[in-house]
Amino acid sequence: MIDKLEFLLALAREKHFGRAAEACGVTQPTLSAGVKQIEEQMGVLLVRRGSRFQGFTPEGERVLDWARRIVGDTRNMREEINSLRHGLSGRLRIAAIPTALAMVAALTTPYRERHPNVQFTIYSRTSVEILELLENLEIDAGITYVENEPLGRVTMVPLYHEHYRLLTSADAPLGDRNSVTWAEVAQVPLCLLTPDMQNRRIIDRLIESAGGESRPTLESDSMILLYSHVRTGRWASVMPAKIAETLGLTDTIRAIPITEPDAVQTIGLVVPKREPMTPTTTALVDVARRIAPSLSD
Amino acid sequence: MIDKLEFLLALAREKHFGRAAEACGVTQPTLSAGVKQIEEQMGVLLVRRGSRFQGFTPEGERVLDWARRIVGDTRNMREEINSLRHGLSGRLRIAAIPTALAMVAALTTPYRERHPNVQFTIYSRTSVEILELLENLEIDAGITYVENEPLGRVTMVPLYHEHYRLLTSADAPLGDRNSVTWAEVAQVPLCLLTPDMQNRRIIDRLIESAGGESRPTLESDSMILLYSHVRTGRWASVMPAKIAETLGLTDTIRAIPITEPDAVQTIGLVVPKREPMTPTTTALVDVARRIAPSLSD
DNA sequence: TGGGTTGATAGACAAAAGCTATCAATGATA
DNA sequence: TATCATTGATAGCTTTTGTCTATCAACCCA
Repeated sequence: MIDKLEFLLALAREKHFGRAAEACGVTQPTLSAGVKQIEEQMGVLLVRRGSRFQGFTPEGERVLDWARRIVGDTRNMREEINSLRHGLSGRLRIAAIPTALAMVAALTTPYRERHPNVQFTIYSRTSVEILELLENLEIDAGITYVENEPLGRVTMVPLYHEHYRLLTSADAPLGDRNSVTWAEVAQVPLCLLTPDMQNRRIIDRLIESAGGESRPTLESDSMILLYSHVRTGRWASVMPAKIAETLGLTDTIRAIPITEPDAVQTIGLVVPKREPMTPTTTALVDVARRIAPSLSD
Repeated sequence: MIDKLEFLLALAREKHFGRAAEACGVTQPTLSAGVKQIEEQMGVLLVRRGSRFQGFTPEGERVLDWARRIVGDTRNMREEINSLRHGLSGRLRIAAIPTALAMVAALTTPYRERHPNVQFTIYSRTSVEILELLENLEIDAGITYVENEPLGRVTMVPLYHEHYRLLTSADAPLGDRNSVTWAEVAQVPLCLLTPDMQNRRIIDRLIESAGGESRPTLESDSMILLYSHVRTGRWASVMPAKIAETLGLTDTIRAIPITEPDAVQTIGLVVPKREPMTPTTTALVDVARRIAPSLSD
């Protein structure tokens, strides 16, 4: 029964019988039969078909909702019992927005000291993707903005406030300042993240509400690429303070605090709202709560 | 998998492999194999055995906890999908403490008007048994005291406050009064429920804190029996106002309010704390919330 | 109209889950 | 202490379920 529910979850993820089957490690006819069997048990069509996958019926969506819960609880049960035997172990899958990647180490390092047998997988994803992954049980926790997009059925632990820095060469315009305003930043040509990133949208909004217009000279979805451009001394960018500090400064590159406004976004840890959580996730929330004061400013 | 978890739940209920198997509609070897299979999957012994059932290991208790949740959610899913097709239907299993039995009709009657296809099964149980039944998914809701015993993972909707009445013949001692105190009641020989009922323990406590001693001349676990004795005009009893009103008074039998203190216990509806609830249970909670004001005083 | 894609169907085989019958261990009782 | 009843485990067999390969029909797009 639970395997069949997993079929359904895979189908919701992949939106394709063949790929869903592959994801479950079975053949397509097997998955089809499994889905059909649930439909027979429920007495309702769950999947809209018409020579190809066309989404779920309303009943299907409800079953999906339950299936996520039931499958999730089953996994959690397994993990909890495992932890009772071998201490905390297993793999913790975390997705973080790119601008928060630099601070993940602040979480994983103390975690690892306490629970050395837990392994980590860290994904870099957009805030929207993170919520999807959480929903689909593909990650155990996310690190993302906790204020803007409506968060679904998740618990959140605030970690720190994002402050922004203008990264620029010391001899460029504004390069000699100790702080700049968003109105001033709006005048400078910038390298920024692509607009599918929430960080970019936030910066755009800040620039616009300071009366400017966001027209970056270079866009990328990689912080590393942005930073490597800034390093040449010929480009400027706006980054959260945490990541600017982590990437490190050189003699010629300065990270100048941007004010008016100063701190804007809260970054936090989000985990599925489910009681009880897995031991590994519980431990992660504990660590997050513990380190949050030392990160805030 | 889910069937196996049901085996485990049955075993927890019955504390006996054979009976648990019967409850599940399988033979004893089948149930034994199922339990063993879960143990193998988990890699831990869950049941303590020694030529007979000796309870669960700590890991077993944890798995049981998860199993209750997973099995419960699975049933709820089925019921919800069923309701989407056929409107609200199925069977609602409710257990109530004996002193609250008379007011169950206040809940079931408006419920039935809205959802005529739902059938009811009502059990008369002690407050302790009600919590057990809820825990074991054997009932969907309980009606019991919501203040005294610690309630587990349940949601509660207060329904009304229990006021007490002295039921006695008009020509017996105190029979002419318009209200009596607990101190006075303590002087009268009474017919009361047996001490395994919480109602009896509450009355004992009230009598004792009024300086009296509870030594009923007749005990029974049946309200009907108590009432039939009072009807003879030769016995007296103490009952909650709601049930006294329902049983009806005669010319000779009076129900005299007992004061100091006046209202003592809150009776409420309790349902498993689980989100989302089944549609039938949700509807029951709705009805309870709606009728609660008209019951309170 | 033809090639490619997608999901359903048929038939064969393997795995599982169930049942009956029986056994071993324990505990109570004479 | 010998006997019997109870309880859960085990063995062997049958039925059911699950999965695979191969193939088909519908549809889409060119």
